[in-house]
Amino acid sequence: MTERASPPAVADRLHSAAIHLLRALRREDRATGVGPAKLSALSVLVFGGPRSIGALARAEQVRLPTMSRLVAALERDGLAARTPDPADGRASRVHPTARGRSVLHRGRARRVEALTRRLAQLPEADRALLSRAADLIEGLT
Amino acid sequence: MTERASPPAVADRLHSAAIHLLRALRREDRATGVGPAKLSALSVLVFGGPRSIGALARAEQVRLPTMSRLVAALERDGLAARTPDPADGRASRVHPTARGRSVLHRGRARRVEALTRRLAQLPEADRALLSRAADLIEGLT
DNA sequence: TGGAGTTAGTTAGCATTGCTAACTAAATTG
DNA sequence: CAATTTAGTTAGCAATGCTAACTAACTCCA
Repeated sequence: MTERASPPAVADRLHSAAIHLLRALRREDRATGVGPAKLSALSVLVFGGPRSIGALARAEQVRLPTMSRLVAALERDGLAARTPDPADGRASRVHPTARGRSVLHRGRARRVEALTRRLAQLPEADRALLSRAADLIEGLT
Repeated sequence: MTERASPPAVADRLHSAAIHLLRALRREDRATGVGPAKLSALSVLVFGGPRSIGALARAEQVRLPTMSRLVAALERDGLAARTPDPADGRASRVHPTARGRSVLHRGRARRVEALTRRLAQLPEADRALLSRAADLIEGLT
């Protein structure tokens, strides 16, 4: 067996852990009735501010047609709206609606709650470790 | 701002980190031509040993029909096989084929390559921290 | 021991979310 | 101004979730 802390071993186990974590959280996400991809895009709009569909696609690391469809769905659901870009007739700016903000915040609270319950049972030191790990993981990409 | 190591704060950042990590790794997974759900199930079979479809569904936190279809696909691809459970006529045991093992190991190598390069640049202590974090995350669910 | 209920798995059908290919329309560039 | 690039859309496919409804086998108990 490869050493547990060797780069490939850590990469693989992190990958597994991330998959299982998100699967567990997906249940909570489902309660919003919005779907993870739309919720994530909405989150970028709410916390990162309005932007074009292309910029949103880059932020979410998906292709333009995928984001085009997600934005259309968000718009249909009344969670986001498009306004034409004054400087570029091809582009539009997407921004969250009031309802979009509200749904996101409620969903986020629900989602975080489930994980929070489990995290709260960990010793403080473990929680600090996970906090540090979250930063390291974000820094990797 | 809530304290960084408070349960809700860690929950939220961990969730974000997991999403972004998986997005980055998804590209690598695609190169195997197998798909993440099948790859993950196959990984359980290879590293955790043969088991029933139901047990596999529980391990992967998906519903029985979803796993039933994944196993059927793995079988069609020649990556896993079913044998009847001698003790229970309803159940079957799923096990990886030689080819399944080989594909998994090659896929694993490919998948971790990109991440491994980055992990390799971290100080040993950070890598150990992430290794520990992976275990903690798995233990949460 | 035989019928009721439970459990394992399948099938069918739907929704979401990825992708590429092919298109339109607007902007840029030589 | 023609050629190219860029933003976005549409269409169509594949993977992967789900629930509902079904079959077959097992278990339990009167």
